[in-house]
Amino acid sequence: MSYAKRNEFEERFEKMAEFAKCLSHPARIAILKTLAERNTCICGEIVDILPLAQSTVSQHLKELKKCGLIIGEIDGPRSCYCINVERLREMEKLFREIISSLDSDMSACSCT
Amino acid sequence: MSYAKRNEFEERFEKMAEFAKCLSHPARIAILKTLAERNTCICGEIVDILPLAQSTVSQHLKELKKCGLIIGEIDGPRSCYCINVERLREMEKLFREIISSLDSDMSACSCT
DNA sequence: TGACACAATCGTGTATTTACGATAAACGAT
DNA sequence: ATCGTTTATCGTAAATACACGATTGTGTCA
Repeated sequence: MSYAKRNEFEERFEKMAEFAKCLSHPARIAILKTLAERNTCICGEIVDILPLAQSTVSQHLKELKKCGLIIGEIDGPRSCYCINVERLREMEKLFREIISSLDSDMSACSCT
Repeated sequence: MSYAKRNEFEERFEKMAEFAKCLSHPARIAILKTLAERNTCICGEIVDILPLAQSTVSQHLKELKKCGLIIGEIDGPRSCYCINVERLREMEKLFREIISSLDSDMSACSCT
């Protein structure tokens, strides 16, 4: 964004928003699911499974890697990906914390 | 998108991605937090709190409303928003389910 | 070394998102 | 009826996101 005002939110919110953005495309969730199912960390197989071109899948993998949810290893001519468990748990924790803090803040809402 | 291939993902993933997209901006998380804190469902106050223009906040509110996480009531000249608790719980449940299904699928990853 | 397979990156086009100011609409109060 | 307040919407500009094909790079194997 070219606008000035951003980056002025609570850090936790920024962080959560980043994770959320990473999950904001079904292909990326499908990739995570696939990686979780096969503890063998496949890669090109993902292209076969998803209804997307190879280059597009590669882009999604890159984003998942950028936000740390997956790890990529180069194994010969092929790339091997797997889930970054610690990072996943971090995300899980952050989501749980923030959502449950919403819950505990809420009492009866006067609108409904 | 003008491309054909989308909408071919598991429905749960589509749904989760939608929620995630909704949370993919810190301003929207901040709005949810604010609404949760004040069970009085303010509105213009949000504009004062967030470092964003009124029209921008209105846009974010619209998106939150679109995905069902908040409810808006018109109260005279001002609008009154509050969290849609059921929907929030629905999201919470979906996230928990999908993430924990990742957890249970995973065993030791051969990459790490 | 050359050919093949796989995956990353480049280039490109289009849609969406994010932001803002300006304007319009809705209502209460004077 | 008019004015002021509040909020939604419009118009616009710039940045991102998403998709693809084409190309490049890397490594294996013949």
